[in-house]
Parts: sequence; C-alpha cells; structure tokens
Amino acid sequence: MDELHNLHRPEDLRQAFRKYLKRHGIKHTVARRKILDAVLELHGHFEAEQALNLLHEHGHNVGKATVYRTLPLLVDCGILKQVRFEVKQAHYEHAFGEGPHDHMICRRCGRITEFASEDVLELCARIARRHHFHVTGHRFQFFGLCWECSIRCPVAALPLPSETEASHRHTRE
Amino acid sequence: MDELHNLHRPEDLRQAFRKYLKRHGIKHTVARRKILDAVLELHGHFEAEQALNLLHEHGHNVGKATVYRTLPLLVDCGILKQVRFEVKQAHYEHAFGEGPHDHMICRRCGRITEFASEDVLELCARIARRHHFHVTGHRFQFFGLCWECSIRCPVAALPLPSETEASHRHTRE
DNA sequence: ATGCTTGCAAAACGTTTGCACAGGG
DNA sequence: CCCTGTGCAAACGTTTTGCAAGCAT
Repeated sequence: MDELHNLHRPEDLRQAFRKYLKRHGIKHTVARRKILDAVLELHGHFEAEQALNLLHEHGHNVGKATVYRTLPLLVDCGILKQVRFEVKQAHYEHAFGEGPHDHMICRRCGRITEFASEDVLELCARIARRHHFHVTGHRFQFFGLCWECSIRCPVAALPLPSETEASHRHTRE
Repeated sequence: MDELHNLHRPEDLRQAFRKYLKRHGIKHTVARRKILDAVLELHGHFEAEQALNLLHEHGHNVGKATVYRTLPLLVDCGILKQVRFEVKQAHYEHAFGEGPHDHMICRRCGRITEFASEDVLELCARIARRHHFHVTGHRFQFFGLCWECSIRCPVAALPLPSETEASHRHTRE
C-alpha cells in the first residue's frame, strides 16, 4: 500500500503504479498503462465494464479479462478503492485526492452521497481497541431516504416505488 | 418493517410472517412456511443455498427459485437481515433476538466477529441529521486482522498469505 | 374460478480461467 | 530468450426469469 493521499496528478499516479509494479516484480505493460489511464478518466463510482468501454471507445483493444486482472493491482497499489453497495458487482473510486469518506445511499432514487469520516475513523479505532482487532480498512454506509425523496414522500415508513404496485413484489431489491 | 426486536419464539415469527403476507396481499403457502422454518433452524450467517440444502435434507421439495423469491420477503418482513461481506453472494442472519450489531472481518482467516453498535447508531443519526438524510438502516464493517492472526503475524503491514508467493498475484481476494 | 405461486430449466449477470500467442525484462 | 502477460472464448457460481402446471383465496 503506497501513501498517495497527497498525490493526484496523473504523472504521479502513473509513476506510483510503475514503482509498485517493479517493487512486486510485475511487468509494466501497455495494457496496464492504458487501463490506469482509462480509470483516471472515470470519476465518481464506476464499474469494471465502464473502464472497458472507455478503452474500446478510445480504440484500445484491451480484453475484459485484463481489466479484471488489473483492477485489483490498482487497488493494492492504493490508486483505487473498491466499494460495494447493495448490488453484487464491484464498484471502484479514486483513492487519492479527497480524504477518507463514507457513503449514504438513498433507497428510493439510488443517489449516493459521500460524507467525511473523521468521527467514523475514531469510533472504528475505539471499537477495534476494545476487541484487540487490527483495523486496516472499514466500510460504513447507511441507507434510507435522501432529503429530496423524503420531501416527496413524507411518510417515515419508506414506501418504496415497488411497494405501490403489488405486481412488483418480487423484483424489489 | 415489523418490530420484532423482542419476539423470537418460532410461533411469534411465523405469525408475524403470516400477518405480513396478509397485509401485503401475498399468499401464505406451504413453500413459504417451510422456507421460514428452515431459515429459523440456521444460525449465524448463512446463504440462500444453505436454506435450500436444509429443505432438501428434510425431504421438502422446494425449488431454488422459490427460496430466492422468498428471502427478500423475510427481509422486508423484518425476520431476516441481509448482510454482504467482501464476497459477491448475499448472506443472511436473523434480525430478531440479539440487538443491533455490526461486523469485523479478518482478512487473514476470514473470521467474522460481531460487536454491539449503540455508538454506531448514535454516530449514524448525528451524521444523517447534518445531511437531512432519513436513515432506515446501516452497514458498518471493518477489515483487518483479528487478535489471533495479529499475533501469528506481528507485522502491521498485513502481509496476506497470497502476498508471500509471487505466483498468486492475480488470484488475490 | 381466478390469478398468484410453484418447480423446473434455461438465461442472465459479473467475474474467472484455460489456452495459445505476444511481448516485456 | 524465457516467462509473464495478453486477448479470446468458454466456464463459473449466484441469482433471475419464462413457462406450464398447481394451489390458495
């Protein structure tokens, strides 16, 4: 894990990746470089396939498997962070720049809002100390209604859109 | 969402499920009853297929699809809680009995430890208030080394087993 | 009697792997 | 030059869906 908290220029990240690869005896190939570049062009939360699509749009012939094999390297290197929401597929976000944060997910509109997590880190440390656990990372998310949705739908009981039609009962997620 | 915090006798849960189904105009069928019973026999964290296997062991001919269609109902009803760890498949646990808790996951041995989350709930509420977000649920997990593993491996840098052999580079996670 | 619910099988989904070839150290 | 990395396609395991038949209301 590199410390990239204050580096966020593409050149710095590319160099960090190169150093990481060399340090681990992994080869620095065109495909890996292209995948890093694609990933740097994506913002917010993105999935593996979005990186792949971007590569194809740019005319780069990179295989899906290579993307899936490279993303874990970028995570391990500290350039990306893996984030999992209520879906099964993995999402990624940049691990540099903006400080540590966590996520609020609106069950109604799906919007994901970030919030800074100093307090979370502190709480995390306190609980971990109590259990003799050595923390290296955490995930804190909460679910509910964002402000806009709670205005449109003032009932506290969270009636999901699918709730209003009986036929959608099984497609809820 | 029903309030089942203090009910944990099988009969109470069965009745709660029946009421939930009726209230939502969903039919109370044998398959659904059997799935509830199977789920009540499972403890800790379990996956959909474990419920299915248990049903088959008991000689009940229930389809895999029906299990997958019923688990969300049990979650919505408040009997089950869906938990996702670093794997892609969904895990479930009982939502009744033991109070609200969160999870610590050891990256080395995979052990999952629970801890009570009063402080987490409070923090959750505080952050949510600041963002005008209406919380209905949360997920708080941290990752790292459990006590036993941190003794076996005193280096703080968390050398994963896969880290020690270069050939495992890509099969990590 | 109506139409929700079922079991089955097959599809869908994101992800992983086996393989022969390409290319970096 | 060797051995790692690649693209392709096929496999993977979990979850979803289409369908005809079954069953609760």
